[in-house]
Amino acid sequence: MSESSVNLPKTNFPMRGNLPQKEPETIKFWNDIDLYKKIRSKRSGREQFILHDGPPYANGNIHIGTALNKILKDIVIKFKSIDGKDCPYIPGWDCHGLPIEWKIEEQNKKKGINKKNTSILDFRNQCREFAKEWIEIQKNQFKRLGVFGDWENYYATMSNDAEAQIAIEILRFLKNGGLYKGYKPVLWSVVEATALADAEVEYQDHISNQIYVKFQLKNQFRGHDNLNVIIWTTTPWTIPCNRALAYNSNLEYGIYENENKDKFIIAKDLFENFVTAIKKKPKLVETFNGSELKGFNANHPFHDLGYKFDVPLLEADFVTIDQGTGIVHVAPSHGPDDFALGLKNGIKAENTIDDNGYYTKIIKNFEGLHIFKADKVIIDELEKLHKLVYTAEYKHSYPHSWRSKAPLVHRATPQWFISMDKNQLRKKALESIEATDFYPPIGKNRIHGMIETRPDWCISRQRFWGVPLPIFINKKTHEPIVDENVNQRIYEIFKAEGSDAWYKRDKSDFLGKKYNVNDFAKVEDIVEVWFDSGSTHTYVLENRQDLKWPADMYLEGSDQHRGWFHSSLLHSVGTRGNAPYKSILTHGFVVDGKGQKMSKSLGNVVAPEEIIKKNGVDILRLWVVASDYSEDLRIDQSIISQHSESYRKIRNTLRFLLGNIFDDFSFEEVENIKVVNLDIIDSFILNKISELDEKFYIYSKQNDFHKIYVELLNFCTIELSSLYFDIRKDTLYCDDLTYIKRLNCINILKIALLFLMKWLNPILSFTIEEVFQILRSNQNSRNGKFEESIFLIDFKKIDFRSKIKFNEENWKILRNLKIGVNQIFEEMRNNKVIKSGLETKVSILSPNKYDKVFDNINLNDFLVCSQVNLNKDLNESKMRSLETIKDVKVLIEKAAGNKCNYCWKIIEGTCERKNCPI
RNA sequence: GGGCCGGUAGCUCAGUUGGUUAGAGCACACCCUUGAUAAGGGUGGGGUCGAAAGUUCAAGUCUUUCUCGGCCCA
Repeated sequence: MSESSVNLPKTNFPMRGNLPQKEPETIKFWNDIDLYKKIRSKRSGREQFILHDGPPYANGNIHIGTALNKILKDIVIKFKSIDGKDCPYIPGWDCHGLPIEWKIEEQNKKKGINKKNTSILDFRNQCREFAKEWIEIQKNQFKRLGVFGDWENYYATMSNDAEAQIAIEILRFLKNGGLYKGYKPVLWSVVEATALADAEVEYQDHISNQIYVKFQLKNQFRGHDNLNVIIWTTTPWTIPCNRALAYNSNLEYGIYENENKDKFIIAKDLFENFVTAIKKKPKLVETFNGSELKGFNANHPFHDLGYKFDVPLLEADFVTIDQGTGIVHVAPSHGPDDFALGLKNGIKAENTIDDNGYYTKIIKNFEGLHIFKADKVIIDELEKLHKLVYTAEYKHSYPHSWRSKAPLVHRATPQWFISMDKNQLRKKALESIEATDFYPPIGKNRIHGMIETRPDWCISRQRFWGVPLPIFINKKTHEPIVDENVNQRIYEIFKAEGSDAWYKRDKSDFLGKKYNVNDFAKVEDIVEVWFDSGSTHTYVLENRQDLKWPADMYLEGSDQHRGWFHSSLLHSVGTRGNAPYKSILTHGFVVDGKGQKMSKSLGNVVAPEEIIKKNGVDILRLWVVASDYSEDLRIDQSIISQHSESYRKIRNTLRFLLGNIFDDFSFEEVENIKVVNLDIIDSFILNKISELDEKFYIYSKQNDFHKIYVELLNFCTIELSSLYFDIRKDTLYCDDLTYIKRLNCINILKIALLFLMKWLNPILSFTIEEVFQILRSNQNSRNGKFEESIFLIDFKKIDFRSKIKFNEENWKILRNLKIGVNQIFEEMRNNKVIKSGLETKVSILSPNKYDKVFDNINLNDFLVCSQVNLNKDLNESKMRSLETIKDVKVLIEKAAGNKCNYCWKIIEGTCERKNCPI
């Protein structure tokens, strides 16, 4: 018997994917046929689903988190597409801001170019070029991930139309009164000479100099002369900036006396801390309530150096017994609490240090000293003047610049703010959050809490690379111009030339003839980047023909509750009255295999590039969908290997399907297959497919992609590979091509293939396209015309459950019978009685009530044995019961007869199957 | 330091309103197959559900404390 007469599977779909080599070819193919455009025109007019892309920052290569984000976006879009929606995707980039500016400064420094010799326009141009380069690089990296989008018409926050729109959005806030100029302490970096956004600040351990300092009371207190108040601070350089002291009326204070008969005041509860520090134990003279300090004044410790002003003692709630002495040193220019207390008591914040951190002339005796070098000088001076009680190093968590890593200081500066309360911005934002769907739901609480407590939004930056705050101030009245004509000119000019025009052009070009240019000053600040990206919904969603406002979804990492979701919400509510999104999906962070954050120093960083090179993007996409994005996602090489194994299983399942249908497939034919005369095995598979398809839509709607994946993997592994394929190999290989059982089976295989292509294409985009192209390359007059790509297919909803009879109860009984029989096979294999189930004859004794169960099934096939005897002349005493199914007994013995060379079954006499010519 | 979230087999995930011996796939071990073959099938061993205490007839599920990890904030 020649083997060629057995119908073995035959396909062009290789067992091994060779994804790293194959995928770039597929991308080229998609590119060549202009697939994105074709999908759009095919879907044109359908209900839209707009996922608005949150712009990654255009510097540096993408990392695994960026890859996760883009893949997840692509998966969401492809799932929505299966549902028939039109899902345009316009990727974007965030371009302005400090990190790029910093890089350019660094580059220039290396080239020996002094910042002072560079014009602002040249510098901005360098930044622009830098961002442009990275956009191109990242674009290709994103495309390599199999992400479909309008890569040619991406948006960028630095494009002319974006800059023009950002300017207009600022002016909107100015017009509606939401934008105001304030004077507030902000976290300031003296190294970068700028205020920093919250997001640009990171907290690190820092060693400061803690000092206890004496402030002598000017007057007698409770009968004591020359009484000192002791303060504690970790920023000695702020001592010259001291203008007040704060106490708390609810605290109990003590007057203590040391061995030199010096008397001083400290909060009672903090005395022990103080003693521990100075290692001496002064004795308590008397105690009193904080409120008694009201109205008293002290001398500045540098009184003798010309600091002749009074230092008033002021009541303040923020004084606690957590640390310090219960008396807080107040420098209104250098702390939010200090600033607020000063404001309340008529003590102004002054310009005590300049942009770069040098004391100004206000700071007598120390003018020109840099604050980073001031601590020692100040401490020495205090010591000299006998005002220093104690000093030591102090390690604590302290704010630093995320770029320069330099410690930050609080500094009161003029800044522009968007008020959270004007126009009820906070209230309306909170209402909009309520109207938004969150995946996972907990995101709602998170952003709600942030909006509820956040301060006014500081949107000005003292830097070069960004959109200038397009505001003119009247030099006399200090009032900004609010004039539609001026605004319009700004918009037109920016749109035509970009915001560089602010620096290039004369003021009169913007102001027109109505205003005298000499009366007005241009604001020199730029807009912080969160405002840029927070307004993408205007210049992307509103301004593009192919999109709509609001977006159906924003999808970013969970850190963006404070970032992009947050700024977009405030901007949109402040100017449009509503959130720019209907739903928000957040994903967790990518951590290493042990759940630890990735860092260079730990050496646990996984680069997407490595996985792409070694395993292929489809494996990375599989990892995304196999993980639960609502929590942190773990990744390392062993996790990736594991998913590669699952991929192998899925791929081989597809290969078996393709092989047995000989790559011959027609969408039209399969969609219209009439399923008749099926046995319960076939019915089971169809039933399962429809069940899965239903779940597919449910989970897809809930964005529970990893649940879909588990179902699909199990379907391939359990139902198809180990059960259905194993059973049907007999008929597929040995029966005649025209035999009804085999024909039915082929239909089932084709249906399974159709659905797997449908379910898997959003996930394994490359692999399913490969499958599709193999079917397509085999198209002929009979199987009809194929679309160019799987992504142009409209998948129809077909529910088989209405078309077939499937008895779930009967199936369970059969399934348990098979499991029990397998256990006995295993026993016999171990006892070397048989090698394969095909060598056996299975006798089954079942009660009458099960008669119907066996009506519509061929048990030889189902159990994969050679002979079955159901309830005929059985000797019950020889039979054994099964653990998996009560009241059924079984006897399994070696089948008598000869093995048919063709179908490998043991037959007494000759094999009567058509193709078995024994 | 504060807020929020999480910790179920080696890995990825299920575990409904607290209710029998906690499930699946992968991985692993052993066996079979060599007509899905750098494939395929079968059987099996793995978990004191992060720790401790408490509530309850009953806790992976509720409460408290602790611990580890993540994000955000200071």
